[in-house]
Amino acid sequence: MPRIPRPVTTRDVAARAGVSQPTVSLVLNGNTQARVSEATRERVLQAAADLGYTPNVLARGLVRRRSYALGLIVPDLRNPFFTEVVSGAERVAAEEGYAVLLCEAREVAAGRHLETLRSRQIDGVIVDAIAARELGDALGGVNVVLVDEPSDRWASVSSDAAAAGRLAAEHLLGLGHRRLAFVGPAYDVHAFRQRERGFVQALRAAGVTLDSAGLQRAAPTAAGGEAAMRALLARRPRPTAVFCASDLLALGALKACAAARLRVPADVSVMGCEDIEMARLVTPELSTIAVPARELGARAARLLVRLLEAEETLAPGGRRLLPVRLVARGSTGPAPATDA
Amino acid sequence: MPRIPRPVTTRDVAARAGVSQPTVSLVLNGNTQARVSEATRERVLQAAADLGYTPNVLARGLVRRRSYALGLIVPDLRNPFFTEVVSGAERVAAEEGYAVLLCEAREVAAGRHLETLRSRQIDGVIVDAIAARELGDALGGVNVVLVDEPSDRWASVSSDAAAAGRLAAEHLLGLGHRRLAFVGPAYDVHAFRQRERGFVQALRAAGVTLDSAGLQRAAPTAAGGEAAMRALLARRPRPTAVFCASDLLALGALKACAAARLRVPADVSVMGCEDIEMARLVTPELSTIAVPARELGARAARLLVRLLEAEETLAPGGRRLLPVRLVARGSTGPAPATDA
DNA sequence: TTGTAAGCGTTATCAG
DNA sequence: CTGATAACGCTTACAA
Repeated sequence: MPRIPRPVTTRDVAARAGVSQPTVSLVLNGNTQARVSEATRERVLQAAADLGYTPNVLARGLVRRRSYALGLIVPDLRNPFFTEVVSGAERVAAEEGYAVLLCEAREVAAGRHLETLRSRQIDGVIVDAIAARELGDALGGVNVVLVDEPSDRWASVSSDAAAAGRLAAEHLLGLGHRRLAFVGPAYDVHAFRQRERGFVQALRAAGVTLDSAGLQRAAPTAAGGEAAMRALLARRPRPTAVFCASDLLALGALKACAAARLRVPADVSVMGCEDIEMARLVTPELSTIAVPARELGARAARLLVRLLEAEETLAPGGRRLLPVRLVARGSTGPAPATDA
Repeated sequence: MPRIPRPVTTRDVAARAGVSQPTVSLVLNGNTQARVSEATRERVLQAAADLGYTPNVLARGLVRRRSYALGLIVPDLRNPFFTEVVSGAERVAAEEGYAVLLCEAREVAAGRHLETLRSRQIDGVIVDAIAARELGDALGGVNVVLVDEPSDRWASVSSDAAAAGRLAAEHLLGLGHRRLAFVGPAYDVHAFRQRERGFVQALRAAGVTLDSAGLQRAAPTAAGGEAAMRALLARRPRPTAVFCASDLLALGALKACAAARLRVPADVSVMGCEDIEMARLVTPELSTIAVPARELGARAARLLVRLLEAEETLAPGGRRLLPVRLVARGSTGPAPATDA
């Protein structure tokens, strides 16, 4: 591995082109178009190419007071939903010339991450709902876009979580189910609350009620979903259909069904929410409500960048909600004719 | 959202503490211990606390010629294996005071990413095997640690891929299988080649051979695995066990079996490699070879940081290979007694 | 023990 | 049109 040489600077380029250093800067930024003669322009560009000049974005950032870097705080990369958000945000950021500083608030606290992001002069930060909750007021003094967590203090990008719940309810009701249950994560974040509310309200509108035992809270993992489903399956009469507020929970629920030797969907229907890739990899394939995770990330980044460039301060709250849609697959079917 | 105020600098702190600006720097870095009196030290720290001083890492980087940032280039975040690598690397980096600039080389080319990383003066970069292949010589002039791609030019951290193949072979042979097949991604990267070689060699040692039709190449996705498995299932006699070089491929293979109404493992055994979380979420659970992805990422980051701090240049090639281990679950079973 | 001076690689504001 | 000159916020000699 070769020792790293001192990088070439605008000064080096200037020397080779026989111009002053600031002139190089002018040419290379090309911002004020015709301010430099074609001849020197050529010479500078040639010199830069010869030397293999690479601009030092950090130095630029120091004087411009902009780092052209975005922070991205997510609670847990193991959840494919967040991964998609990250992917979407990263793509847009890269296209717009921003770097993404990734922070996973799993083993290192979100607050500490925010601190290091601050010290790196990030221009703004994209924060997931769960991390946002943990951070609270600590977000002051940064440009923030929240994902799936509307707020009256900060800008945000959200999906139509209530519609997700409603669509799930309508799908299951349409299949003739009347004994329903819900499994949600034990997190108090907006998207999950809304998925639950949308579901419950749509049921109520159809004259179906959920008692408290039909509303299970679980750890936001497959294992959590499995445990919650086990509890539901122990009930008599057992529910004929279950809506899980996330696909990970639903996948766990499917496992619980398999363990209990119940056929899906013949004995129980199971629905998820999010439509992560994994939903199509299980058998039967998981019926779910598609939430545009990657698009959420992309929009969050776009919103942040756009307002950063406009030098506006970000207006808090509610842009348009991104639509969700029903994806009916194999894990839901008609309610069983006979009772359990 | 409040307008962002000008951040407080060492100069501000100095003014408030009634000392010179460099003194503040000395105190706050605490590098040369006793060079500053306890009294002023106190005053400075107090002033910094009062003002809520946050150091500007970028400015520090400019003079130290170090950005304390690492680049991380992965081919595709949708693959949970890479996500784990990212997670591990990010954790270690954060603990060591380094930021991670995440780059996904899916829609933006790896080369472009490397260019922007360069312009941000990253101290080093962690590159996955697939991205490394795409980059090739472009990696010159940066400190590099490759993941799962041994190289005589750059440092690397790898798992014992040959052992993975061997363990898979031994497991399946031990279950009595003699008609075996292999599905690998159509990538020419070291880890996958080795998984294949280890597998084939262990079979050969047991007197079992694979003809070319028993060696399928596929896109490195679940869909690819599904297609490859379909092809294998069309053969007569059909293989009784299939080893897929990645779990994603294996999950696709399971789908193909389900579609063909074959029972796993009664009719066919399927094995994966990597042990991503999803492997436990399908029914039957996927037998696989566990590869410590998170540990790979963590070690890559640790290696990079350690050598960066030692200001050594990174020695190329082979550190110890991280061990892999067999995880026998439900998707593999005894070879069927009757032939297909 | 502390302050002064210089410089990291840029950009921005001026005169020439 | 171009070249000095002064920042940006910090670290690191060196001088006081």
